[in-house]
Amino acid sequence: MRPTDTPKVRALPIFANVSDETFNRVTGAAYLQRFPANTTLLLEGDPVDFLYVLLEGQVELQGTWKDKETTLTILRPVSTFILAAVVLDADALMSARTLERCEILMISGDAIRTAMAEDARFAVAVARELSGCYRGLVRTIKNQKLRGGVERLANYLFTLRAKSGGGDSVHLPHEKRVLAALLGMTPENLSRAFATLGGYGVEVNGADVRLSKLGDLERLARPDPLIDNHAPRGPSLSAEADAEIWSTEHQRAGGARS
Amino acid sequence: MRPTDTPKVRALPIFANVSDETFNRVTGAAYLQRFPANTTLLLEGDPVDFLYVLLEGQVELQGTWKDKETTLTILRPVSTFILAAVVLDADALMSARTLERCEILMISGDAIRTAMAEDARFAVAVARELSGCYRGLVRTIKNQKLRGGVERLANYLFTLRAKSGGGDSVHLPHEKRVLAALLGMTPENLSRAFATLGGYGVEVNGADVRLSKLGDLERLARPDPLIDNHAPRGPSLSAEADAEIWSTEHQRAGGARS
DNA sequence: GCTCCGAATTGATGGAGATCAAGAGTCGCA
DNA sequence: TGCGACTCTTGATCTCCATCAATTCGGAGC
Repeated sequence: MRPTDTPKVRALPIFANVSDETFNRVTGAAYLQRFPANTTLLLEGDPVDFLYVLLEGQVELQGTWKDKETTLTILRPVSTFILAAVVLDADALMSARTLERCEILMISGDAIRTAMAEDARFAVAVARELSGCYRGLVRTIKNQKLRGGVERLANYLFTLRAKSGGGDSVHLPHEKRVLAALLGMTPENLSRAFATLGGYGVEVNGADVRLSKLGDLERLARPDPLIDNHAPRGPSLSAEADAEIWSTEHQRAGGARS
Repeated sequence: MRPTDTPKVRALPIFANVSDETFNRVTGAAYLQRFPANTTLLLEGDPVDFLYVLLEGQVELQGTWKDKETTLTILRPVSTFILAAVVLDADALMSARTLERCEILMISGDAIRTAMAEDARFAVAVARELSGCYRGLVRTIKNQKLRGGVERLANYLFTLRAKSGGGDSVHLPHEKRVLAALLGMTPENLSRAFATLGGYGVEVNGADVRLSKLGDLERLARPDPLIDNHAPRGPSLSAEADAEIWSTEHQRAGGARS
């Protein structure tokens, strides 16, 4: 690992509250790798030997069956992925593909498992991370099965807005076809969904989106803290440690809770 | 906890490899409760104070949004549920409702978290369980998004067959309307799906289903070990510790892997 | 036996989204 | 500057599934 990357990695939730000794032991056996865009890092069904830590770029996790393909999530830095497979030393259930040029830290799965067995604090941190990922998936399923395409898009826009600090305009972080896959629809229908949202004050200009009529849009979207992990959570927010909805990104409000 | 229940609970994966001392400490602070059918154990958004262990009966986990409702899974003994919320000491993302009279062991969440911090083996066991649950959800999403209703039903029948030892007839463990919710369709469409499968040798008689023409049915279903957690996994099966697809039931092939 | 109620089936219709096809804008590159 | 490849958009059609409605079936209770 490069010295400049160390602080980013050290700040990962899976190392929260973990001793320097364990941290150094685990990351000692790690490679920093660069990958070009559109590279398959890991294929569904492959054995998983490393925990991946995305430091730069974007990675898509997808599943396949009978020539059909579905996107489960799109990761952005700094995120870990396929932790569950590493913990169980099992085969990957989804494929991982770079969407752009990426910088990825690969940590030995053996090292992870060994460190968990020897350091309860690390094992707890891993369990907490897994819990966040699990809850992220629950949110994803609810989002998919309970909402229609237009509603998913509207809520996605609110999520973006919340992440970017809450102005009245947002910038789409992906190509539209990638966004469509992420939202579980075709590019064609994403276009139509944006057109529909025009009636709710959504003006699209390339990757820039203005949200006039926030009230109207919110009445349509009905964001829900039990699905969308961004909503105003009351003044005394108790630093929920859930992973993000749309990914396992680590942009937590607070640090570790004692 | 009743003495007769102890062995069942002790055999749970979250106690695999765990010392008697930790086991006793954790289960010491536990209540055994009975609930009638159709009781809400836990409502979406509620704080979660206990880890639930289903010893008898059936429990449905569901999510809601704007008068719509979706079933995430149906649990059967012996299963734990809402472990992720317990680990994070967070609010529940789904509701839990009994489908029949149930016997449930409730273990203090504080006790779980404390024991994890003090006993690495327990923390590892919890992490492994969470990993299995996570992978179960990944399977669920792939099943939902990649397959149509008829295909989901066909694969469900194969899963049932595998669990019951592989004869050419299976017994449906739920009412059809519950099964429909589990498979993510309406009761009407489940009926129609069964009718369609008639052409593939599926004969329904109440809750009993005969599968003549297994070959035809399998060609339609295309079961996949990366979605359906039952498929023949090669002779040297390495005791995958994944949770079941349709639930977090614990019917593992092997015990702990060293 | 009977009724009654809910579950299960079957049919008819509607809507959301996928697919197919064509056109319009954009970017990179020679 | 123009070509080519790409994304993005828009329109027409089709498929799957939900919904509404009408029976039929089966068991519980009297």
